[in-house]
Amino acid sequence: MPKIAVLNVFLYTYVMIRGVLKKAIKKAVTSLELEIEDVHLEHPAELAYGDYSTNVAMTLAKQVGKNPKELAEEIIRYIVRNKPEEVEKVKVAGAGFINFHLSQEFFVKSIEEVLKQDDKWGSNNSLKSQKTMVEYTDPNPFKEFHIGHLMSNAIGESISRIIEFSGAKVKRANYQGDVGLHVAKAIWGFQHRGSTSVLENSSELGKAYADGARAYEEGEDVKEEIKGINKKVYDRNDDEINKIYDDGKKISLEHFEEIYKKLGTKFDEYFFESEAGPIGKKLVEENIGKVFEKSDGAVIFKGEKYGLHTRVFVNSEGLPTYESKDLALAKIKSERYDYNKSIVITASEQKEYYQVVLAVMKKIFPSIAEKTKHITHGMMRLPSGKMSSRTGDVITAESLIDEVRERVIEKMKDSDIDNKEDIAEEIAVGAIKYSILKQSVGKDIIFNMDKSLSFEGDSGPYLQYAHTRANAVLEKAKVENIKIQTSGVYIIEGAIELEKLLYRFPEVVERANKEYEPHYVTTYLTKLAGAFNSFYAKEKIVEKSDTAPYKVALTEAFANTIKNGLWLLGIKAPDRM
RNA sequence: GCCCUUGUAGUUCAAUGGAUAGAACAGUCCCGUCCUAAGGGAUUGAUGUAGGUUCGAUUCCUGCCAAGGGCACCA
Repeated sequence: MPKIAVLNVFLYTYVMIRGVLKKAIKKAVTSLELEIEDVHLEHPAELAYGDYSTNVAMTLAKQVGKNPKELAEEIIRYIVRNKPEEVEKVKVAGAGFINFHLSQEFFVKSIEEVLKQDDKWGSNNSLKSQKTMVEYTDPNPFKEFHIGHLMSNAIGESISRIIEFSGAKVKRANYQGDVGLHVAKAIWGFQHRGSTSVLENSSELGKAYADGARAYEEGEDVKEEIKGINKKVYDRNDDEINKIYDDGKKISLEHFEEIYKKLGTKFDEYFFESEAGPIGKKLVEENIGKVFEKSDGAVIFKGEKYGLHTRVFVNSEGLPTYESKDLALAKIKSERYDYNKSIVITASEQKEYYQVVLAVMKKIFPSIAEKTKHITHGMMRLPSGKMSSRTGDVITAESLIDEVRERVIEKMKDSDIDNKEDIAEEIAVGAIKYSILKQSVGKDIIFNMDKSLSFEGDSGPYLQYAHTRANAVLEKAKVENIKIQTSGVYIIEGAIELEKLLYRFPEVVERANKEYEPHYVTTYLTKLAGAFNSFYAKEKIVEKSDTAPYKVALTEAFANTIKNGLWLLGIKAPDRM
């Protein structure tokens, strides 16, 4: 992982090319005695339109009753008087856009910066000295770790890294449901399977849960029986149940750790519903009459008063529900880590539920509520519909990784690299994570084994492959003793797009951080890798020529950028594949 | 019924209110003496629907249609 250190100030002045342009535009506008709040700057879709573009002339034209193109010309005249050195030319285009073309010197200088900043390239300081806790993955012991958890993990891990790269200290948190009805269902199912020991294998647990869940729906007697088990788990007063419970929990958690290792997540803090339960119950009881009220033997929060749902916090059995546990969790978290911000990542089906929890939190712990941000991601669904561990209609994370890895190994059959198995797993996990992180966080993914996972084009392996190619070029340059050089200014036909994309990386990271959207990084990297692959196809990089040292420098800048970018996505960048 | 999401090529996804709506996969056609062809190049093809706001709408607003999610003792 790149070391996050305090970056020195001059690096920042570099990143601020955007700021330089905005300032120049604003100054020009002010000189014309016009006013503008925020200068909108964007990268035109077409490289031919330049590197940055602003629409100020069009937005201001109406105010002053001028033709936008003429106004743009006037603004440009002022900009040109004090033209920033990074700018080569400024032109009017289209309906009145002002397009900035940056100089070749700027691009060369930005390559130097990429190399100089090395593993810090792309990072920023916007969250300096902030402490953030990010909760994600949240699987439940006694249930399967399925591809929905994989989704939460991929997104949570990437958001954590993006936040870290923006200067914050991040604690990764995992909240696991080790008590509650689902556990009782699994225990009931286990007892009725005739299995003697949970320790034999953990796959029994998933099936046991499915059995219990089905029986719970089907018969009133079983329902009561399972509720009884639930109470016993909570009270810990039955030796047989305690044994199944303790072994089952242990096995589940060990299994989860294996998966986290494969996925590249290392949690700092673990929280359990069993610890949140009693605290939640107490919190609710202390606030009956103030926040909560009794209804049909349960303690509820009347969310309807606030346009939300009414929900049960302590059920009529006297047991705390998920709602009160989540409330307690917020308190426990804040006691364990003095954070400025707490981010909770769950599937979108919990969106309205969590709003109720937040509404309660606002009343009981207003300062915590203010620091809490709930991010919901879409659901991973199967072509057949919603995945359900109750019916056993699930794809486990492990089986998915295994299957994809087998396909990768098949593709690598002619390869002669040493640690094929490990690399295959890195590629498999990369492919899976990419398919999750390539789209915006809130959207559902209809998961189809054949269609969702690609090794070509818009895919994780495409990025990894581009990185290994660059790596191979650098190896060769080393062997042929070609030293990196950025002192001359060369126009390399096949490198223009690459040059024009590399310097944008820090902007992309900033935006991904601001909006909690890793897919900006994904999209950018894919475009960047495409530019590199074109460059690679058009230009011979390692050769005996004047431009070779610069082309090698470009290659290294690319390798460095994609390496840092893949890290942000939580995808490994193998040297060979 | 009420509330929340989402509707973009055949498919999976992009697009900060801007310029000719980008990619990838699939289809058709090229590229192998050369640093890894998991690659490069060319080509066919899309904004659910009806209005509104705006100099400009895939993006904002409203209606309709469609899909998904949520709505008291599950998590």
